[in-house]
Formats: sequence, structure tokens, C-alpha cells
Amino acid sequence: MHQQNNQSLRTILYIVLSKIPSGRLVTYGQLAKMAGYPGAARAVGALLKQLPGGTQLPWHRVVAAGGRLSLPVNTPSGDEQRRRLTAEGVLISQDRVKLTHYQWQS
DNA sequence: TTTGCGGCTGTAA
DNA sequence: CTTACAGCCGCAA
Repeated sequence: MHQQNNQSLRTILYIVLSKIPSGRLVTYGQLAKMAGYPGAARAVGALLKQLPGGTQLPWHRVVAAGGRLSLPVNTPSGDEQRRRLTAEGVLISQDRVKLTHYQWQS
């Protein structure tokens, strides 16, 4: 790519994100790679943070490498993520989930 | 155009 | 287990 990058990562990101099934997870790095921007894990996080409240996108199904939940507890988003994942049947233990069980592959 | 900053990620100690 | 740090890269200032 070169120019016209405006909207690209975000657009593709939204598309990929919308396809993650309930109860399945992806990591920031994995998501970046799937969107065609390997190495842009942090950028993915930044975009997710900017998602409008009330979005339909399953932002809570994105976790850090190794299945770590990077959103801290006792924060609105952190608690919401844990609540939603639990509701989808994802077992969380010590701020971690087992990627071997829940990781999603397109 | 340049800078600084993250919902990050490996590696190393 | 922990902290530290250097890469990483799109985005908003």
C-alpha cells in the first residue's frame, strides 16, 4: 500500500471482527494479521478502543497474546468483557483464557 | 512532515 | 512468577 490508507485497517478490521463466532477468540496480533496488517497489534487495540459505544461488533472476543485479558478489572470495558465472555461460555481463570480451546481460525 | 502514544508482542533477565 | 525493553504501526496532534 502507499496512500489511500485511510479507512483501510479499520474497515477490514470491522469485517473480520464481525465474523468471529460467539464463544471464540482471536488475539490482537492475529486480528491484525488477518486484516492484512501483520505487526499492527497495537494499532488494532487503538482502533477497538475508539469503537463507538453500543457497537454490535464483538470487541470483547479480542484478547492479548497467550490468552491474556489486557483490559483491567474494575474498569467499565474490562468488566464488560469478562461478563460477556463468561456469558458465552468462555472460562476465565486468573485473567486468562485457554486459546487452545477458544481461539478462532478463519 | 514529525512526534508521541497505545486494549500489543516477543525476548531476556 | 515479575519487570524491562526494543520493535511494531496506524492514528491524531
